[in-house]
Amino acid sequence: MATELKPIGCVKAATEILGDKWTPQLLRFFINEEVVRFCQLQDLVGGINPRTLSARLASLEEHDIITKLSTSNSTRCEYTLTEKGKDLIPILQDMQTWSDKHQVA
Amino acid sequence: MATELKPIGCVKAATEILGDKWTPQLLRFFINEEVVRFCQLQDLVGGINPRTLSARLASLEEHDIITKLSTSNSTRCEYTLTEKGKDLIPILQDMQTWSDKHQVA
DNA sequence: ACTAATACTATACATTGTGTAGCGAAAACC
DNA sequence: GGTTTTCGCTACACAATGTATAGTATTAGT
Repeated sequence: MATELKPIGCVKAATEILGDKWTPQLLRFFINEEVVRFCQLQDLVGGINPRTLSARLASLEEHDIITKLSTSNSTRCEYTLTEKGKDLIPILQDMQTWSDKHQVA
Repeated sequence: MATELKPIGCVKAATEILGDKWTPQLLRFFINEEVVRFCQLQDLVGGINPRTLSARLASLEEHDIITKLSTSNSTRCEYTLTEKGKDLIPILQDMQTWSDKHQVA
């Protein structure tokens, strides 16, 4: 059917990242912390499966949202937001505001 | 392990809605349009399965984000944003801004 | 009356996420 | 310096979720 809805901006790119389960919860912790570690995220975001966390971090790295700092070696690796990732913070803050206002969960 | 990360606001509630696949894309069309219909969304958000669309609309209605206007009957039904749903618009706009800036897709 | 559109539902299948366990390497403890 | 713990994952079998395609009842238009 033909409609008049005018295409404006697209949310798709943001959705492809923030739409993955757990990803906004994970990114939230980067707002306050410079660097975050695997097990921190695992503990703080209760219930995430390590395989899923691993996949999320890999995807975020691939999308240039976070950087993996291979500081010294493999057993203490840290993740930090890129500039592109930092640009997501306003969205996350708006999500917080909304969630606080309409406390659903 | 014990960490010092301070819990701040929570994004979870917003995530539970915007984290579902297709939902932000669907809601985007409500920014410009007062009411939207099933098949409009189906056409505009290319590729969504009607079963999934049906599930999303039901979920959004359940979360009081949209209202189903049973105008006359069953074969022309319209959906419109609630106040709670309208509060999501800033998030969607931020998502657009981010997507436009970092055109990923 | 006939054709097409609307708002879905049904079925079988593909993809994605989960619980639990485990592994090799390094670090902490003693 | 040997043992224990922690860390950052991976593996497996299973559950949940999403998809392609087809179909249905109702209604709108001609």
